Amino acid sequence: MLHVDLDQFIAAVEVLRRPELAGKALIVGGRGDPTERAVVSTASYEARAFGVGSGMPLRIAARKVPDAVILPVDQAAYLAASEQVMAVLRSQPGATVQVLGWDEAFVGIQAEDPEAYARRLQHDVLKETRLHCSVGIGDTLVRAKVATTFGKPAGVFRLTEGNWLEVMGSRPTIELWGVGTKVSARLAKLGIATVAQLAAAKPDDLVPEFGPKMGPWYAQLGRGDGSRTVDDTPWVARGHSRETTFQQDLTGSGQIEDAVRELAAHVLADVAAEERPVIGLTLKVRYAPFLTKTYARKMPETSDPAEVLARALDLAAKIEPGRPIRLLGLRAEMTMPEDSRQGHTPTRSGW
DNA sequence: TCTGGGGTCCTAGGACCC
DNA sequence: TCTGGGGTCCTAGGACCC
Repeated sequence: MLHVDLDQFIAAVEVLRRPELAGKALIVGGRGDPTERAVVSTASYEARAFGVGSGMPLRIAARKVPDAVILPVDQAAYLAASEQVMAVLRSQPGATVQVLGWDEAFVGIQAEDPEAYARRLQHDVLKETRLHCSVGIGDTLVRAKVATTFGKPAGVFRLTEGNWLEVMGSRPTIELWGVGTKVSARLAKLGIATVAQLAAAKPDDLVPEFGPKMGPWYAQLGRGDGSRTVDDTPWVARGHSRETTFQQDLTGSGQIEDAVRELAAHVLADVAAEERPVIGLTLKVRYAPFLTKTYARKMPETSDPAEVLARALDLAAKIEPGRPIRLLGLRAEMTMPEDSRQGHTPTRSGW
């Protein structure tokens, strides 16, 4: 199977409609205002050379690259470009396409020569969308996904059972898809620093630290093992959420109620479009500076917006009075269709 | 005034039931 | 008076991904 990943996707889309930006240090994030609370979505390779990367506070990024062009995020434009790319992938004969995000997808194929197939795919994507992509080839989803990082930019790389350990074995566990800073630190505490060490771990030995599901799953990840099936089942959202980081911390209860009403209106609009009842709500509160609490509540199925709003305001009553609030988020969980195979989820299941 | 927004899934602990 | 064991549901928190 193949994993296709567009190169610096968001920056590339911006350059397409503003060719004069080509070759410049370009940063896309927030509303394009580096004095606001926001983070970098994507930086062009020229900006990355100054140490700017996605997730970095926009203010810091602007300081590192004083000459950078900073643009606001334009989701509609990226979605449109994404749909063009996915259409090209789906038009390939015999291809099964599993979308993982705006700028990446798995493509299941049967090919005599996967490298040649990948090159042709890159050519077709470039011709139809003027965007460059990198392609990973693998015998499992995990290996194909990781292979792509070795193909960047605009290249092709193959990882299989045969060369997995040779290529990945000496690398730190954090380079695995699904291992972040926390888990890699906990693994290190157990004496597991590299992918080869994780691959050699007995699944049961990881259970005390990570639990019955995640422990064995990390051991499998170390071997590059997992699902070999590209699943194009349409994705069904389990819920919808909105959250807002306030430019000025909130204090008064009136402000809070207004903010919750605003969030609820957006969430309800998304839910209404799905025509599935709400069965639970979660309110997320970040008390400045970085203490996050969540308040959750199950409720009887309802499609009545007034009812959902009332329950959201019930949850808001749990907010500790007098503490400055930096962020509020509201998530509504919906019923799942009876016969759905639960769809595919981009992160955990299906591996 | 250094930390977005939209998602998914897993785990732990308590309540409750038989 | 003391207290097993299994199961489910709910809430809160954590981790990761794009």
